[in-house]
Amino acid sequence: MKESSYVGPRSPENALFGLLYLHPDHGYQLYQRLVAELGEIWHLSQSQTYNILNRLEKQGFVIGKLQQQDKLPDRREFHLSDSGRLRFEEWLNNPSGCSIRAMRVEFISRLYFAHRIDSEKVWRFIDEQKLQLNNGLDRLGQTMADTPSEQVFNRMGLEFRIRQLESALEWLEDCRTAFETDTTGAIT
Amino acid sequence: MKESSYVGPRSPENALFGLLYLHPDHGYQLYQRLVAELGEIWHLSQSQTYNILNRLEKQGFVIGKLQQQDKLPDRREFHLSDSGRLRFEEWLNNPSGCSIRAMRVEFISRLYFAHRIDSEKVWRFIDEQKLQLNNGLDRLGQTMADTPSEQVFNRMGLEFRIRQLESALEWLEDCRTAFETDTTGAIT
DNA sequence: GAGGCTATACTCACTGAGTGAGTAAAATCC
DNA sequence: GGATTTTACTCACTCAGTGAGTATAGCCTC
Repeated sequence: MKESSYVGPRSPENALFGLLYLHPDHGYQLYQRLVAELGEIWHLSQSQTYNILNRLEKQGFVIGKLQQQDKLPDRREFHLSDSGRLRFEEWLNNPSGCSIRAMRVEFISRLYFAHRIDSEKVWRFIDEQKLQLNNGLDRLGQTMADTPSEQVFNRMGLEFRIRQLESALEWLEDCRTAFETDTTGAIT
Repeated sequence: MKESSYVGPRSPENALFGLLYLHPDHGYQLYQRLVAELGEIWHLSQSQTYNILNRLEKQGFVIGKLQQQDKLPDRREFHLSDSGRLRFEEWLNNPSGCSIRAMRVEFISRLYFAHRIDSEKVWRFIDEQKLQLNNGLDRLGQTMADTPSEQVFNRMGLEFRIRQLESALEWLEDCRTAFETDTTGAIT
């Protein structure tokens, strides 16, 4: 038996953590909420939702309680354990990676939860993410400079990433102003 | 025992298929080539390379032959089987998906192999990929139109993807002109 | 009121992605 | 001549994601 020092992407669990942070729920309903609220962002299947939930329970991040119902099937309501809540807050409060995928999926999710939990965080998240992207751009520029011109396609890949990150930065700007007009303007 | 009808992303195998298509090789060297040629595009580890190679052999897409060496460790040279070659050509000659990841990883790899195998294909690939992206944009626009304005964050995700795809389209244009000046200009 | 469909609620077995440690001998460097 | 690097590959693991299956209740239709 190994010690299991695996630290992978572990991304989709955070969506579930977040929804359970907002309020406890059972798998079926949780999946419905995920689709309704963040369905364009996370593309989980129902069975994957259950898979993750079961894993998180084994790992002690969520706790499930069986609820009997007279007519409908039994269900298990999950809520976050302390370690689960900690995990989520850790993920929530630290900037996402500077990949496009991280921006599209993780960052936007973090904005969603920030907006629901403590909307003041939104500004900090956006500004920190800008820094993150700028750092990423600097590193990519450096890598580009270190990549000899014979490696045409490696350079193409780098160029592509740089362009995409620049475009993401612009989007971040617009995102900020959108939130600004949203909060000064009207009903949230 | 199930029938195993799984069809997943199956992406990284195509990089290996391509390199083996160019010429047969053993795992160690293949990994070196991958890093040197497409290291900024595919981020495989050495062990993952071997993993995939072994799987592909079990599935009959590549064939390995043991080569004894007097001093250095034995190695196994792999070449594509007919089904492997078919698989690769299938992947190579059909447009990549219209996600950013597909553009960055799969499309650029396909350009790399096209450039090495039959450089005339490059033009077709670029033009077909433009179509692909435009179709994707249309679908996203439609989804956006179908997404009620309450779903703020779903809309944010869609908006982000649209912007990124538009930026990718611009890159495709520039990519085309870069290839044009490359071929009219000078030494390939 | 019988037959079919949809909603509720979840399980299970699988393939593939990706990690990280380990093995072992030759070559090379200091 | 001792330490490190290079060559060459294995193995056991965790997590991502799929797709089929289970079983009952409610609803709609003819």
